[in-house]
Amino acid sequence: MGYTKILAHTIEQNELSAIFKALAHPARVAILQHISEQPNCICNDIVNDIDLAQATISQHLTELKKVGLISGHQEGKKMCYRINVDKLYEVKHLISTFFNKVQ
Amino acid sequence: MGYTKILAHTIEQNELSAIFKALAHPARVAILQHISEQPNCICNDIVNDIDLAQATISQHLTELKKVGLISGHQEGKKMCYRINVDKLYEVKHLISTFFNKVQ
DNA sequence: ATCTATTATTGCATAATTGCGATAATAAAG
DNA sequence: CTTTATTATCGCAATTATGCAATAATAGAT
Repeated sequence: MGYTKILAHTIEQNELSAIFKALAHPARVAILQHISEQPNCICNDIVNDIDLAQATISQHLTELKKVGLISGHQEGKKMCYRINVDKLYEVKHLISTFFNKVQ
Repeated sequence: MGYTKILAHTIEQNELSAIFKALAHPARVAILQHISEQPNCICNDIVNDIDLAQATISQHLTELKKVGLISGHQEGKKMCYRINVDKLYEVKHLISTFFNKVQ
């Protein structure tokens, strides 16, 4: 095979695991922490902070944007990134509910 | 490349992302929920619940055991699985701290 | 119009993940 | 000892993830 059998699970299980997957890489954890500490930072700020190529950081940023945990807005030739607080709150609640049920 | 550049990140970032990775599959989410609802269940119980082959379920169980979220103890020819409550509490705290800092 | 800064995308190689059939391993039952 | 039940492991194929160099795309500056 090679692909995840999505149909073997519920929508909730697939959605929750998709969130976990977005956080399942140290670079993405580090990027979230960086953006949190330097709101409206740009890609190069993160590149200077983490020992990964610009292309790689950009790809991780794209993944975090895809799940909605961060958002970017253009400012001149810079793309400024910030935490999507609403989404983060939602995710926090989802995960917290999961852990409380599994207890 | 193909492998994660662990040395580009802190131990904490690597450990946290490893936990997320263990949860980054719908089958593993489903398995945790199943074990939670049926404590001391066996592998075949889960196989009857989730549309995946026995070998696949066994592999996911092994991964969950590896990060310590579940534990198994032999009972005759059956291996009974249960949630590792202490580890779950620790993980819950780690994740909660992460989200509160990133806020 | 050209240059510069910044970021995204493409193409590629390598590695990890996912899933399953087949088989091995283990323990109890007959 | 043989059979049965249960689970783990191996070997394989397919898919996805990771990382980077090179390049394209974009917007402002000169």
